[in-house]
Amino acid sequence: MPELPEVETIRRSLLPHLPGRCVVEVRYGDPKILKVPRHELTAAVTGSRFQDIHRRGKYLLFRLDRHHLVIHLGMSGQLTLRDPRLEDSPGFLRHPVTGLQKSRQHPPDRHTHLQLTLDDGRVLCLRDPRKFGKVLLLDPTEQAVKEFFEPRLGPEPLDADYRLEVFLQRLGQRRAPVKSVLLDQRVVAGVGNIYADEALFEAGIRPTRRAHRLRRHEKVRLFEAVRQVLERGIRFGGTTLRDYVDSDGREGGFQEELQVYGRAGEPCRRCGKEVVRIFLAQRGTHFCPTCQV
DNA sequence: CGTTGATCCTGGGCGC
DNA sequence: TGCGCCCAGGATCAAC
Repeated sequence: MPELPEVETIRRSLLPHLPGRCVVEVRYGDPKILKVPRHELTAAVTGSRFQDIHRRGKYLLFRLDRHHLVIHLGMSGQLTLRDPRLEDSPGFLRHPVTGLQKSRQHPPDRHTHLQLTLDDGRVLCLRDPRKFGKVLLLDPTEQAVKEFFEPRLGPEPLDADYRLEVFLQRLGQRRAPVKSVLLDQRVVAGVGNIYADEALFEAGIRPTRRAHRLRRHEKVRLFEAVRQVLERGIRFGGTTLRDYVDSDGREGGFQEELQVYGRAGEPCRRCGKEVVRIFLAQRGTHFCPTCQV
């Protein structure tokens, strides 16, 4: 379940390798995740050069010569850059330098749905067992990118120009439980189930509270908590619960830092009372009944 | 109009 | 040991 910190970590791990490289060959798996006809994708990427990589919410945007290649990783998507000349195994690998760090770069298998071979021999692999991911193309114009994202995504929470007023305006009058509102990508882009629970813990707010009934100071705390939790997520290289790895196959470290997510029945790290798990908005939701009011 | 719920998909965990 | 059941969840769309 790659959320903003995981997608950003993948972006950063690709940045030293991808820009400047040319695509020499494309291979496909299940066409389900392709939101553009296969022949169009082939025509768009073959012989094209990667220029830069951007992220918008949980989407990755690869600027090619004449297109943006847009990838969403859904729940189980992995984007790895592997070198077929090096041996890799389906399980865990030792880090080539330290010999210690765990990494996982799956060789292409039946879950690998897109492979872009580059002119340096490496292969950008999109692997997505649950097939909730998406691959699409956009015209490289500002206009086309804006048209695609405007109806889907709210502001970028880590942008320097992200303002409290915008958050208050988008979250403020909604009657739904505040957690459901945080999960709405049009309110703030990039927050998913894990970081929503963590941000609400950080802000000391119960996920069931109705957004419009929060006090102003609580909304302000939540605004800060969302940014803080996402930033820490990035600093720790994302959260690996099951599938997530960066493009080098490295797992994240933020799972060790989680305060409530996945900790039902365990003691709260702040007060020692048991963390509770409920269902809210069809999602597993974790919180501390004493620290969150 | 705002919000809720069903849907897609597969691996893994669990119970029997 | 093995089988079958059910759950996890992001975005989208239908329905209330």
